[in-house]
Amino acid sequence: MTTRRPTMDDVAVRAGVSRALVSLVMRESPRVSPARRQSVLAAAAELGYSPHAMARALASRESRVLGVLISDLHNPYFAEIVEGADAAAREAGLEVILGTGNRRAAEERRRIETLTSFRPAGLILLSPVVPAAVIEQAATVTPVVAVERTLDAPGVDTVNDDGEAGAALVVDHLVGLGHTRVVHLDGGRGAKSAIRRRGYVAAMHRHGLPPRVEPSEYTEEGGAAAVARLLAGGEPFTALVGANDLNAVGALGALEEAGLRVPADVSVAGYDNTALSRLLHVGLTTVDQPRERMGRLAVETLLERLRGTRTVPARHVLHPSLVPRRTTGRPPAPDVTAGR
Amino acid sequence: MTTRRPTMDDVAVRAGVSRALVSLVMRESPRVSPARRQSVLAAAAELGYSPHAMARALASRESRVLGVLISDLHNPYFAEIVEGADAAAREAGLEVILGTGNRRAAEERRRIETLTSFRPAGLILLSPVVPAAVIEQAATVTPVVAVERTLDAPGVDTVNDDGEAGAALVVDHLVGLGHTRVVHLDGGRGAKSAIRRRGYVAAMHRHGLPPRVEPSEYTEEGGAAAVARLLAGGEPFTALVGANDLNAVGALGALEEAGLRVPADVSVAGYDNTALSRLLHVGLTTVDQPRERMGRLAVETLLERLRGTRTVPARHVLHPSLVPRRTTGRPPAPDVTAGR
DNA sequence: TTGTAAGCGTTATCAC
DNA sequence: GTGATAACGCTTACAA
Repeated sequence: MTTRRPTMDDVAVRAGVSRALVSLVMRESPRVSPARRQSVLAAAAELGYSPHAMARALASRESRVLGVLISDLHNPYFAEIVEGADAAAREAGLEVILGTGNRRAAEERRRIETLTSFRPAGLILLSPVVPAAVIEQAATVTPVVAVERTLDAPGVDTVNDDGEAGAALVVDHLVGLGHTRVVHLDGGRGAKSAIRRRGYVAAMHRHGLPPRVEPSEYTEEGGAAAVARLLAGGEPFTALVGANDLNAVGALGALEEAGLRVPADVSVAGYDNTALSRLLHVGLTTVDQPRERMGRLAVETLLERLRGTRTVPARHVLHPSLVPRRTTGRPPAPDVTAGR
Repeated sequence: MTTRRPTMDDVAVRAGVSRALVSLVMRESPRVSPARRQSVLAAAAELGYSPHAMARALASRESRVLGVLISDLHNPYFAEIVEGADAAAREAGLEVILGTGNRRAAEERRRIETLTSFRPAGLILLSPVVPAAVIEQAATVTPVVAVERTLDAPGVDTVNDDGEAGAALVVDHLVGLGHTRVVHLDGGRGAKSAIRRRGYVAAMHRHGLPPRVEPSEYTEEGGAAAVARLLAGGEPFTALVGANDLNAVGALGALEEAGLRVPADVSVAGYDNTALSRLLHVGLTTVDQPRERMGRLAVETLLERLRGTRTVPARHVLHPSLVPRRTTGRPPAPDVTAGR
């Protein structure tokens, strides 16, 4: 079945031309006579020839491939970033190859090596978990753009969403609805959680309201547990800012179980605008990052490096937007404690 | 930043040996003196040398890479299959590179070409949407295993889960609980839907019960709409077999909205055991496919072809298992219509 | 417009 | 053990 594949020489012989001419035809050079072009194409078709990407890269000493590392295939979050990157890459004539390390540093490191061993034109790392040193190392070999990971390495460009602004968006939304007792469920050791917490705290201060952070996790269980603790503590609150959508859904479940209505009694917001938040019977108010644009931007940033248009590190920060749905509304009663 | 990368020659010069020796060291050949090996390794480290995968593949005329096409990055379903394939590939000394076509035939076709242009040792296609001819064509060039896609091409191996058995599992479970009025929400044009429907119908017949298929879709909205129609029709039913988890969740929502309790009034089951079904406040009874094993099996199947151990097409069919959760239970009242 | 020949960075086959 | 030298399949000046 898998016999020897035809090479350019085979095509050349069959078409009765030189290999160089076949090469020109394959690369769609305009300076080939239509007649020759036809016969070469015909010969190629008959033989089932298709160019050998590796040999091509080797000979031309330039790569047409873009390596993209997805930290976690389980997270559909990255799919849209890849789509954006994919589209931009195609427009630039680059082919994307993907790798994944399942959010494990050792595997991810191996994948980065695999990807770079193909001598790609560049590397885009989506939310990588490897130490900064590994990324910097890769950057000495090929342009690297880190997406959704802050990094101050001078050789590495970054594209991030503004998690601080996103958290503020939620707080503003809730305060605008009349809430004053807004609790933030913290994401713990997650990379983004510190930033989101900071945004929450700053926004609360800006509104002259006391911030209240309850430790939690980026999981459903974490959200549920945090709400259980809050309820047990007897502390009053009318709105919850979840660490992410999953966490917020956990909170939702715990509130329901406690007999509280959302948003009549308590408003809940998430973060990430995942498919989960969009579910009809969830309808979670959340924050959306411009994911596709982030993917495109990552490629564009890479191209600038490739073209030498820019040599200083790029630090792109994109603005998220609020997606109001059904889990947020006015607080249950006029809150007279405000301003005290 | 991106200066010329050191080559084997550079390392050889620095270590004061021939290029061939460096090659041997890089490939961990045992017939190199420890002293030489050390100096070569040292030189390589100092230079930051790492082998050029493409040149290597070209020269050795054998590929160490395995191309994996993921039809849809949005679907975490594939993540586990990839993990299984990944692990098996690593054990076999293969590197995995991924491609995705976003479930669009044209893109997918391009990706298959990209992947094959790297002359991989083999190709694994996860639920591909391209026409069979494209897959068969690829198979003339490199061994191909199609996963989650039935195909009778002699050159292509397949790995599938037994959707018929899976649907039967659900029916058996429900009938075992005492249900007799079990309705199947059909997945429409989805590849797997015909098989699941067949399994449902066969199982119902086996139990001497009348099958009832309501057209629907692999979406939440589809599930909700189907239930709305069913309810409006006034037809009695006590259990619903969803086309997939998303569809079942839609059904869940519509039932709740109609004031029906799950599973007290109606039992609902899904299919796929997605993260969604595992959510605490969903707790959907569903069917799980051995995804990781499917990934491993795909690689093993490929290896058989590579080693020439097998030349006839493999048709692996794996058995799914039932995951009972909270959305299924006994029917509301002893159903006296049974056996009539 | 087409052909010739010299690489590209490896591996592999031999002699030494 | 070690080191020339010829592939591998292609691109790319440079000639013709």
